[in-house]
Amino acid sequence: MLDLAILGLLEERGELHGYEIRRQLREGLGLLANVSFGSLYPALARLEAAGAVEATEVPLVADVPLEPVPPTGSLSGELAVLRARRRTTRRSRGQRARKVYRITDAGRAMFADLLAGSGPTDDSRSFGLRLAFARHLPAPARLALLERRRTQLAERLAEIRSAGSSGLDVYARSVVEHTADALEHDIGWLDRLLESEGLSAGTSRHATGRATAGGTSRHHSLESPRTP
Amino acid sequence: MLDLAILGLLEERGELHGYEIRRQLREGLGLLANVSFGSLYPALARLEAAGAVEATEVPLVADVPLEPVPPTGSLSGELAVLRARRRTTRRSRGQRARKVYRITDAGRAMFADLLAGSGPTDDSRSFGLRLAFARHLPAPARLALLERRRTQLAERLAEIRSAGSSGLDVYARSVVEHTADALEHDIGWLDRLLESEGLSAGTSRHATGRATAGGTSRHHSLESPRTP
DNA sequence: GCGTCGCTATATCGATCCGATATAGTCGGC
DNA sequence: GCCGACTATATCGGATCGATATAGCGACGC
Repeated sequence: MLDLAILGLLEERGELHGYEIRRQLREGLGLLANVSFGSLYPALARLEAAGAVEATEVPLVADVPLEPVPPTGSLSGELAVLRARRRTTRRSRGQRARKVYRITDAGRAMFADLLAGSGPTDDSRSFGLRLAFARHLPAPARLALLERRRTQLAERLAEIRSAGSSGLDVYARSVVEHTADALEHDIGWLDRLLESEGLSAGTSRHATGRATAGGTSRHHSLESPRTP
Repeated sequence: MLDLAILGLLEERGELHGYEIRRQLREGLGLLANVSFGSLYPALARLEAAGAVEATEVPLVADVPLEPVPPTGSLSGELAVLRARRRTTRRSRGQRARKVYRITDAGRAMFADLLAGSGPTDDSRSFGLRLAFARHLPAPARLALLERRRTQLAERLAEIRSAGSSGLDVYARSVVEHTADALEHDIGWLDRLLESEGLSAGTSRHATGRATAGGTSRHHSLESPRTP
């Protein structure tokens, strides 16, 4: 799951190092807010061992030494020059050596694989992740992803609704009801996405065999798992 | 986190066995929908080793042999009687021996501990869990839990909003925006809970030093982390 | 009869993920 | 000159997940 996130980021944004990957995961994607280093670095090592990414050590100072500092007699002055250079040549703030990673062809293949089904079926995090990279997916697979997710959520919702929140105290009931609300909200979102997918599908409809069937009625059947 | 769920369930519902605990977690609580046996059984073993719960093996037939089957000469007839008895005496469908667990005093202490702070600070699952058992919590702690959670969500929301969804394609943007929406929805829910907590606090207000301060203005400041 | 499917039930394994912690360099403030 | 904040990589133990094994029993079909 993390592998997918890392590969996708490297695919879209080019070269990145671990710390930066984490920031982009937190800020950019919203979900996956707390990927810890304890999972990120092992994941990078894993991917590197598998040949999906390549790493390059980037030392603090630029490899190319530029011009040598002209000896002025003042040691501290020469040091100052070096320091200033280090600051402007690349980075701006207190940093240290880093390892930048870039994706390989094998990595791109792995990315496509992960995006299209393998891995944890679909918890909300891995679904969000897949959807965020959905533009790298062919349209039918995109539809299938959305449909699959919708079915799952509808099932969960039905389960909760049928169990009923009777026999629970105020707090437990509030949790259950809010969970159900959130589920409905999510399903509505998926329906909107499905609709715009169906529209843009245009010429190639019937691609999944049902994508457009009953499409417009979705808004009226939040309760049932789409069996009118 | 699972420990909390198990102990809470045993505290409220009495004796339960592993399989049943899982069902109640799935159906009753909605969240925690997929606790796997791979985490449940180790958790139970853990809790038993720690003395927080006690287990009893419950064999297929009742320990008390009831009356012996009167010999009728027909072996198959006697077997049928035994089978019928097993069916009615306790269970109705194809089952096997189980281990029922009940909470101990040490377990109750541990439950109180887990409920009031220890463990993972607050992801949405463990928060939902704590709230579901909030009636076992003193009112001030309940308020503190809600306030803490609200702050966290507001911070996350601000982070996402400030990062902005520009530079993202349709899908990634949709994910980010939906995440933000869900966050707002959650915050609204917390505000409603906070309000009713504040009201029911009634006589003992100022308990946490702020619970009611600015309470009514919360509805108008979803965007900011409550700094008007 | 007999296989096999589905349900109840417990348990373990490997892989992954998280939270805490260690290490290390740089910068700014006091 | 020391301390805190920030950038950066890495590892460890424990919790969790998904898959799988085992096992008893009922129901269905053939």
